[in-house]
Amino acid sequence: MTDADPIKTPLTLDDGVDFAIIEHLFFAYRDFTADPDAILDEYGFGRAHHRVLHFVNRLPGLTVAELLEVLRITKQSLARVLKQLIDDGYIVQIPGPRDRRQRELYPTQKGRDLALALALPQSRRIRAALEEAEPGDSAAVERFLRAMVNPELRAQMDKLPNGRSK
Amino acid sequence: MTDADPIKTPLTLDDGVDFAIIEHLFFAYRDFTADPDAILDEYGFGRAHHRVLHFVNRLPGLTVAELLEVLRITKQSLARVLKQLIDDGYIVQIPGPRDRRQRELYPTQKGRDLALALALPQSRRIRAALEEAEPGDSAAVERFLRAMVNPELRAQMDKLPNGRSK
DNA sequence: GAAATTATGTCAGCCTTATTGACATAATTT
DNA sequence: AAATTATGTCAATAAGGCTGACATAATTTC
Repeated sequence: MTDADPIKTPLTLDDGVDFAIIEHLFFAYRDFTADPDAILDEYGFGRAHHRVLHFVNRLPGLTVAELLEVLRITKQSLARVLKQLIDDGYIVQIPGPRDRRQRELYPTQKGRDLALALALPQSRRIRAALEEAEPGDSAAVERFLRAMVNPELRAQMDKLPNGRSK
Repeated sequence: MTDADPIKTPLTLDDGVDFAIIEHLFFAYRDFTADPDAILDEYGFGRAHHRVLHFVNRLPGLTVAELLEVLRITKQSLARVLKQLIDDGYIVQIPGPRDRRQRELYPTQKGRDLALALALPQSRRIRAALEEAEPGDSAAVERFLRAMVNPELRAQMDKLPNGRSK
C-alpha cells in the first residue's frame, strides 16, 4: 500500500547526488545539438550524418572499420547514412593503397564546407559561453569533460588532430 | 571535377573552430548516458523513461503540460512512456486540487528508488572527474554549462530545487 | 595453390523514440 | 449554453539504431 503512495518531496542535492551538473549537462547538450540539427534538416540529413561527416573531416582517409569503432555503431547502421553522403557527393571512397579491400573515406570540398558550417554555430556557442567565464575556465572545462570519458576510450580522443597539422 | 576530389588534410583547430570542446562534449555525454542506459535495459525502459522519471522526482506534482514543456516533446510521445511508468508503479497520477482536469504526477517509493539508482553512477562519474580537478573547477564547469543553454531556457533550470528543501 | 580469414556491402525484419493529425472526454471559464 | 482547456488515445510516418544472414573480393595462412 505505502509503496503506491505518492512522494511529495523533491529529490534535492541533499540526496548526495550532483543533480546540478547532471541537469546542466542535459540542457547544455540539448541546445548544443539543436544548432546543427536545424541546418541538417535543410539537407535532409540527421544527427547520424553529422557524426560521420565530422569524423571523416577530422580523420581523412580513415577506413570503414575505424569509423565504426569511433562511432560505436554497427556496419548496417552506418551503411545507410554513409551511402547517402557518398551518393550526394559529400564523401568519396578510395581503395586502400596497401589493402585494396579497405575503403579510405575522404571528404570532398562540398563535405568539408558542410562540416565547417555545422561546427560553426557550435563553436560560436562555446565561444560565447567562455566569454562570460573567468580566465582558466576553458582549460578546466576541457579537463573535466575529458575526465568524464571512460579511461579506455580517451586514447581514441588523442588520435584526433589538435593543432596546426598542415 | 575538383569538387569530387578527396581532401586529404584534416580539419584542425586552425580552422577557427573549437573542435576540442565540441568533441569532448560528444564523448563525455556519450559515456555519461551509457551508465543509466545499462540499468534501464534491465527494466525494459529507455532513455525517454529516464527523463520522465527524473523530472517527476525533481518536481513532484508537476502536471502533464508542465512536463511536456520541460522535455520539449509532444503529448503523444510522452503518452506511451508515461503510461508504462504508471502501469508499472513508478509514478502515480493525482487529480489537480484546483483544476480537476489536471493530473499531478508524483513518484512512488519504487519510482524514487529507481530515479536515485539511475542518478548514482552519473553522480559518481562526475565526482571522480572532479577529483582530478583543481579547486574551483566545479563552479567553472557549472557556469560554462549554464552559459551553453539558450538564455530563454535558463529560467526553466532555475525552477529545479537546488538545495535543502524540507 | 587451396583454404581460411578479413573488409566491406547489402537484404530483410524489428525496436525505440520521436513526429503529425484527428478526435474524445471531462472540467473549467466565458 | 457555449467555448476553451487539460488530458488521453488512435493511426500513420520517420529516423536511427539493432540482429541475422549472406555475397564478394582481397589477403593471409597452411
